[in-house]
Amino acid sequence: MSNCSTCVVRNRAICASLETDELQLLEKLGRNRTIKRGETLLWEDDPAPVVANIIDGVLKLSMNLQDGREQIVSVMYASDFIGRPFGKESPYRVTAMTDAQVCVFTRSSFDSFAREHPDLQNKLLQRTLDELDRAREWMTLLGKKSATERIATLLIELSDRLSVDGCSPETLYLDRFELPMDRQQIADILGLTIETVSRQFTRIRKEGIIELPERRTVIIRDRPRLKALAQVE
Amino acid sequence: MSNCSTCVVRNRAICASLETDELQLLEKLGRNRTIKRGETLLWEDDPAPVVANIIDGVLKLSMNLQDGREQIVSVMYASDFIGRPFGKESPYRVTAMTDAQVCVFTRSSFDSFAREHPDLQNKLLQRTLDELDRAREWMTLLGKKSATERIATLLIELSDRLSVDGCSPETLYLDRFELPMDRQQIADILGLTIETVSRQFTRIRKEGIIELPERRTVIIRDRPRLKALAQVE
DNA sequence: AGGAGTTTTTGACCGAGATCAAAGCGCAGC
DNA sequence: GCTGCGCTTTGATCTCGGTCAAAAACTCCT
Repeated sequence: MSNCSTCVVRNRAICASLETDELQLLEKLGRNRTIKRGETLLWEDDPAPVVANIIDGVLKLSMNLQDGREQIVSVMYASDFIGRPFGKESPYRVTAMTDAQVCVFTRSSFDSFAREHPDLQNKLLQRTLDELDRAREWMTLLGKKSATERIATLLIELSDRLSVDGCSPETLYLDRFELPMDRQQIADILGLTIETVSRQFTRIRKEGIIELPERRTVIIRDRPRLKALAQVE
Repeated sequence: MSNCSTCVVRNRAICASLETDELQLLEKLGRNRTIKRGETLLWEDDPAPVVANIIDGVLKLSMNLQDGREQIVSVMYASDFIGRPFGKESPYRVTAMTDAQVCVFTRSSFDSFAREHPDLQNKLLQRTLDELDRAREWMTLLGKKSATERIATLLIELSDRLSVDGCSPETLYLDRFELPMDRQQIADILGLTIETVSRQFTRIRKEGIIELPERRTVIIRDRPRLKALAQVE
């Protein structure tokens, strides 16, 4: 079982909408689970679906065409909510990009709990609206941006989202961070190939905008220029 | 003011979650509005935002990069809900693709009404989740599909969504329909150029899969083949 | 340390779709 | 009817990013 009162995402996840006594009810329904990097938590159209809060780690949602092409449609971090409550199956595959810890509910138990807690539903609605905004922002990237713009946009987004993740509360943006994904996954997020991703990294590194001391370590050297690249070439 | 009891989308829009007496309360808050094709209902980051139900017509949501590139991130039909309730501004521009009729609420009045009606919120949440699924499906199209696959996917989707729109309740899918958008807009939906759109239309027309008796009229001649094209080339 | 496997980078070449340009088509106004 | 305008199609050419291949860098064993 879980222990909500000491949960690190207690105040950031949708649970923040609940009072202590209600939280104890929810606690009985949830179950903590550890996932290894690469492990799939949830398959598309899973007949026995679950929903979950991410406690720690990074997970991806992906859609897979039947010939093997994969598009990563969302990258989710600690305190994010995963799954498709109310009715339909989740059409995505949910896979851990790093070792992760999640708080899992069967969908039926979560559904009925949520129906009795409008505040929780409201929180969930707001999160879903935010997620929709992010998805549509990414549609614009995929539909209209060049390879360089895409890489720059991803780096800005990561430096933003990884920092609110609690790692460094003193700075708003991280100028040095670890990529939670490999090059192939970056390609699948950006709608590019691994070779193009690599070439673009090399390019903006040579221009002095970023540094890559290790494969997965990024240092942003010239944020204004990176931001300019992210919007319009 | 509006008249909900005779509204054509009464049972399909989010209002379907309300009882007659509650509907009368909502009715007082709403206002019917007619929009001409091409007119913009809502600008991105509008300081005086509204939300709305579509009664009739087709509207697009678009995101615009500052150099003029435009990505259409959603096409919305009768009974769909428009706008960003609770907190943030809508980051999209909402423009009519055909003459349209909408039922408009100021956001503040809608927000407080919604907070008191959990069923309405639940309906809204489910719609938002559906919309999110659709957005992510489209991300896959934009990130991974070829030009031909994109056109085929759009035609399948249109023949589907235009039919439940009430035009022809007897058939599940429409084999003949009017495109509610011009070629440039199709390009901006699919992340292509107008020339590529035109060439792809010509191509699948010459292969006998569709017919184009008029600019905006599509007849699907070989749906299985079109569906096959939509998934994998 | 050495070797095998994996991931990333680099190189050479290619092609789908973009760009630039011109022609065709349909329609409103006269 | 003709004329002008906006939309669409077609043609010619170019380019960005994809594909295929190999080298380099890193990781994990033993």
